[in-house]
Amino acid sequence: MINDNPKADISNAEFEVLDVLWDEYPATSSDIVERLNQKKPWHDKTVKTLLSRLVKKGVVDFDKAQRQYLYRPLIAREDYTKKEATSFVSRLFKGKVAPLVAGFANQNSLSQQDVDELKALIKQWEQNND
Amino acid sequence: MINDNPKADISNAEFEVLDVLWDEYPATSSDIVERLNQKKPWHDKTVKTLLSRLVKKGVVDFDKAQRQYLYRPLIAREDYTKKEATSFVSRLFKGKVAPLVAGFANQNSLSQQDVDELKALIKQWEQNND
DNA sequence: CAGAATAGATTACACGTGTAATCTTAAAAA
DNA sequence: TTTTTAAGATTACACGTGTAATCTATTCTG
Repeated sequence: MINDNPKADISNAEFEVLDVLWDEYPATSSDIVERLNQKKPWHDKTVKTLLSRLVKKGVVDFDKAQRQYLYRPLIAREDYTKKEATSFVSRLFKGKVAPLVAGFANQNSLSQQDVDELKALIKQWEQNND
Repeated sequence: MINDNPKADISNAEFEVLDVLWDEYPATSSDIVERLNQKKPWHDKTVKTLLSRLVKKGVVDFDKAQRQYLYRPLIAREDYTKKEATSFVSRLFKGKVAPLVAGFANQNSLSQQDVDELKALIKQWEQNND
């Protein structure tokens, strides 16, 4: 089951840990360290600390399997990203998403694929809102 | 002239200050305090501290007008929001903006106006990329 | 079984941030 | 001119965060 009301904010470093946990779970801390090390050269003690903090914050939980713990997220990635996106867009773009996309467009950061996906989204939206 | 390479990150509270400064500048600290107080009940000493930190970070500068300073931003709002958006989308959505918009859509956070603006952006994009 | 390895718990510590209070000095008021 | 006010500078201080090292207890290994 998923925690709908985590206790606190997730820091940047904590998010990186959660991010690889979301990729596949349950996972031991060694699994997580290993996956993280594909990208970040973080000391294993550091990752353990971050895991503990996530647990304390009510964002991650674990089951004991002998000596090791099997960690799993208590919040869904989609829920988290949705909330973060909403608050980000609200802070920086007065809540309107189009100006954000405009920034990407005028920066040449929009791919054909992005545009196709956006068109599909709009089509869908229009079907639901006629 | 605009600073293309600010010294450091801008904190949340600092951003709020910068945000109202962008609305209209140059501005005295009292102007800024007053505008901020429409929304945030921040002590005037607090705002002064934040302004000093922005100056130290190379994000804001000022000219002396007698006793008071006239503050002005050294970075443009559009540049800042564009960079932040890019890094945000890269962190949370693997760099692709469509999934972010999808989150808004499936949360019923898209207005007709948003959709109109997105369509216009896409049209524009397609004209530039044929 | 004794020692080594290792998992998690606890402790550490500097730096940034939120949130001001106090200090210093110059200008305005009386 | 003396006093008051108010601008900015300096100082404060607790809490979160990044980044581990050390402690403790359990499980392998020989």
